[in-house]
Amino acid sequence: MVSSPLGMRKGAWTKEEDNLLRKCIGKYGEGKWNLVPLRAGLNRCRKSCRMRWLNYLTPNIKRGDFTRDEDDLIIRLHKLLGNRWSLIAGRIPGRTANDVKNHWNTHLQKKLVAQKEDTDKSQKTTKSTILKPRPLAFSKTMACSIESSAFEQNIRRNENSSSPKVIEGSIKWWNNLLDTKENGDQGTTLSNGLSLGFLEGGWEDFCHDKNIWEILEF
DNA sequence: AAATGGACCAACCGCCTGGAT
DNA sequence: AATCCAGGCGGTTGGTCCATT
Repeated sequence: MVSSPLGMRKGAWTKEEDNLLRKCIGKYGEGKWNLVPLRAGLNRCRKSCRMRWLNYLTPNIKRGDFTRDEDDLIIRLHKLLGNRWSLIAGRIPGRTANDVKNHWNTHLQKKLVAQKEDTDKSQKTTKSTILKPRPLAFSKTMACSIESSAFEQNIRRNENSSSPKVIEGSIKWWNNLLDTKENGDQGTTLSNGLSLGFLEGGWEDFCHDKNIWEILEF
């Protein structure tokens, strides 16, 4: 077992340490991580305790393989949010940010690369339209509505404070991102030309789900 | 049976943010 | 306004397992 310069334990957690941490969180609740090592009687740093709790000991954490639906959701959320793993994980019940990040790095990234290669091959014979959504930063004042048309109105309402080109780009980018009909309900096309399938309900359900707007911090 | 390499995942590290002082 | 500190996050590392040679 390795120790830090301050004499803190590092490396894999033992069952005894897990139990001590569980007891401590059970008694005092989450938070005040600086007090946890002392309260629990653990020779671990606050960050290590927090990480262990959030990624492993929290009740209802789902273990085992990711389902196809989960993969699909991660891919789409990653398209929306980028490497915001905590936000993505917040959308997938029972999965932690670390789980999602690891899964992305070890499985999904490869999967997408393989799919892209297939797509590139097929594109040599058939030409298809590629959407190129531009990454744009949304301000909190830009939108607060669930409906995408209302979203557009909200953008327009703020157009005095932004350049018209940026506004137009925002709307097109957003609409492209959310349009389930464009490809005949076959899914959406990523900027790299990769087509993605939809879960039941597609973007429609996804966009009408209130939580996504909370995630996006509108 | 031993060595090697790749895949996977738990854990660590460093940085950023926001609240308190 | 400046500083400090805890909490939180994403990138990276290192250990373990398993398949292959």
